[in-house]
Amino acid sequence: MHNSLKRFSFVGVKKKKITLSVIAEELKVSKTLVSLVLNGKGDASAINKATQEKVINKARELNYKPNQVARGLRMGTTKTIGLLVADISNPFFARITRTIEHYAEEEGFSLIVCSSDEEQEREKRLVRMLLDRQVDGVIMTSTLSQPEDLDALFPNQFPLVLFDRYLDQSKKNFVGVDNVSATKEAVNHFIENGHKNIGFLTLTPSYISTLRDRRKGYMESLKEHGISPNEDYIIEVDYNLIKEKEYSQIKEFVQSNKEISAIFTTNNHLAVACLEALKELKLKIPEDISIITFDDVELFQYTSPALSTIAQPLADIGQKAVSILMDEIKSSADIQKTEILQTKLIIRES
Amino acid sequence: MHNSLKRFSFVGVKKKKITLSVIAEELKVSKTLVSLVLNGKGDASAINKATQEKVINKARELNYKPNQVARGLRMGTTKTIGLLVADISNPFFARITRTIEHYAEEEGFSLIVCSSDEEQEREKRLVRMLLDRQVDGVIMTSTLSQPEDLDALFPNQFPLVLFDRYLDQSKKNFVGVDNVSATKEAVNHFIENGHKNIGFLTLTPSYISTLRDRRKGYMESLKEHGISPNEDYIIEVDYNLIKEKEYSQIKEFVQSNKEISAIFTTNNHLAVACLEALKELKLKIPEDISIITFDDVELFQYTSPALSTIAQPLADIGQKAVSILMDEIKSSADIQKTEILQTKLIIRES
DNA sequence: CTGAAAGCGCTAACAA
DNA sequence: TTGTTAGCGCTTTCAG
Repeated sequence: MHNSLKRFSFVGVKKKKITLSVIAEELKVSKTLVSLVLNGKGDASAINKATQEKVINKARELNYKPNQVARGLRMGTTKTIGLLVADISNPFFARITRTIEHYAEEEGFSLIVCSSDEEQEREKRLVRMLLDRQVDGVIMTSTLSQPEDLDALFPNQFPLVLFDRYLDQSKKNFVGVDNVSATKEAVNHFIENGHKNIGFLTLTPSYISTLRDRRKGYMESLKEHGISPNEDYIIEVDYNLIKEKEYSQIKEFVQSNKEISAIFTTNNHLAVACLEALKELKLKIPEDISIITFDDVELFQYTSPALSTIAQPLADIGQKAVSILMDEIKSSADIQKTEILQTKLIIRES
Repeated sequence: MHNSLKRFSFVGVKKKKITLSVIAEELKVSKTLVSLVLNGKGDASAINKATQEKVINKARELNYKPNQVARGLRMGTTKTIGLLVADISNPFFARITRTIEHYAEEEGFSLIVCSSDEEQEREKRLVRMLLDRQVDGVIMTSTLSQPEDLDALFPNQFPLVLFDRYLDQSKKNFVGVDNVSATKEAVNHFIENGHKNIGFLTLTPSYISTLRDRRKGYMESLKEHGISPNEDYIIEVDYNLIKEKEYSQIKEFVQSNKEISAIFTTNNHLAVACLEALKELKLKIPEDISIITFDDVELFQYTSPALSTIAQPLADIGQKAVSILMDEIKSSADIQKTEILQTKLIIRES
């Protein structure tokens, strides 16, 4: 029974793991006492100042580190939030991650980060993994199409905040921007500058809300200016092709629609792809074709020419996402908040 | 004693948490059995095929998810690795993170990601946090200067892989590139193209191995070409100033050393800063000043002009880092590996 | 072939 | 003012 005696064997003494009980034993007090003191509940529990000091000193002396896994199991909370983005190597997500990390840290939370690669099955798998790991909440860009699929993934009331994209009718917290009007503003700008034949370069899967809303903004702008939309001017390319730098589709698009004088691209990767495609075709920007893209990346100011962009308020998005999530985690009430933040159209040389 | 009866109370039935015991109870078998079967040890323990199926079906029916925190506590392993980078929003680190995520996932590991912001105290705090969370290993870019400081942070034999930078005399696993010869190659290129007065733009703190080695490579190249180094041609700027886009120091540097015809910058942020500074000074690249920078970022191909860079093999770095870490975690032997990978000098228009 | 029981390290009622 | 006890959910000897 008293196998604690084994600890004194002199053969192969590995550095003993410092736990609450070790401190308790050495001080001949109970684990409870130690736990209370070390969690700052010493005064609340009216424990002797002297005893408290003893405990604190001993803990420091032994360099005691509470095991957060044990605590997590006991308390049912891990102080961890799952962050699921489409692709952490995309500067847009990388920068948001940084701000989310910042605000989460203020609340004592860490981040388990993962990338869905825009694959639904992968996303589901990752969410399950996060849940198995007992994260206290999830912040994510979902690539799912059906709200039911998303709902099925999480227990009821699970603290969750979507950002960037939302699912229709899905009653989840969301923070993002008004993609329709942001795009509209950009396309308006094209039209006001005399462009009539405006291309729209976007990605599949097209049900993703950001992509769909941007497309909607494009259509609305055209209509409001009495320009009848031409389906040929819209091109959808596959996310994977772009990642693999396969731009032939874009080149063909440009070549078979020579009357197009401006192109709107729905994200930073597409803008780069477009840059490359036009370069290979020896077309000049903006002389031959103008470009405005969604998502501002620092280097777009220095590309040739500097790209006009729609900038999202990354810091605000991260901050809101964390703050909503924290409210949910703390109150466990069903908050259901939606935050729509302001974008900024930045006109440069393209 | 039989408080399990409470579970059948009809008041306020919250969805019961599905644990091993729930399955065991419903099936009237022991937790052991369930655990064994669900962990694929059913055959090894010679458990009835029929019983196994019963268990598996029931688990599926109840949608059982093993609690990884509990398992972690019991097994002393969390299947989590801590990834500590200087700044996740830096494309260099973001892309490496993606590859590390990829390889870690293959091994069933998740990543807790955090950014040190190049601050030593912050880094220490984050490492302690990771350790408290019982990560099974750490992959990091340390911003510490003293190997003892690093050693003090970790228990003996703790699975750790440094990447990008190493600490002198620190006997830790390391994966990175040969910064001396990579930089030398770049500076050689400058010299072979007729440049004599070559600036070197770097960051503080200068003890960081990558920065120091790049500087060394710069000096060596000059010496081997019989050019006596001029201290004035070396400028160190503060990481925080760069982050805050404060480039006046760089501009002053350029203006007070007008004979400089080429500048080597030690990372991608500095290259951007340099781009901006030169732009503000209305200096042309490469006519007035040539640039080569460490770290290739996709968009550098499209800047004006396209930047010449030294590209690091990001995928390989991530892959090696994970594989070394896994070896350490699995074998718990002291491996002490160093992997130096090949860089590639990419000459573009700058 | 299956189960009882111990215990990972911690917290929280409830006693004393 | 302090200690006892009972788990959180899981895995793993060790006995049947």
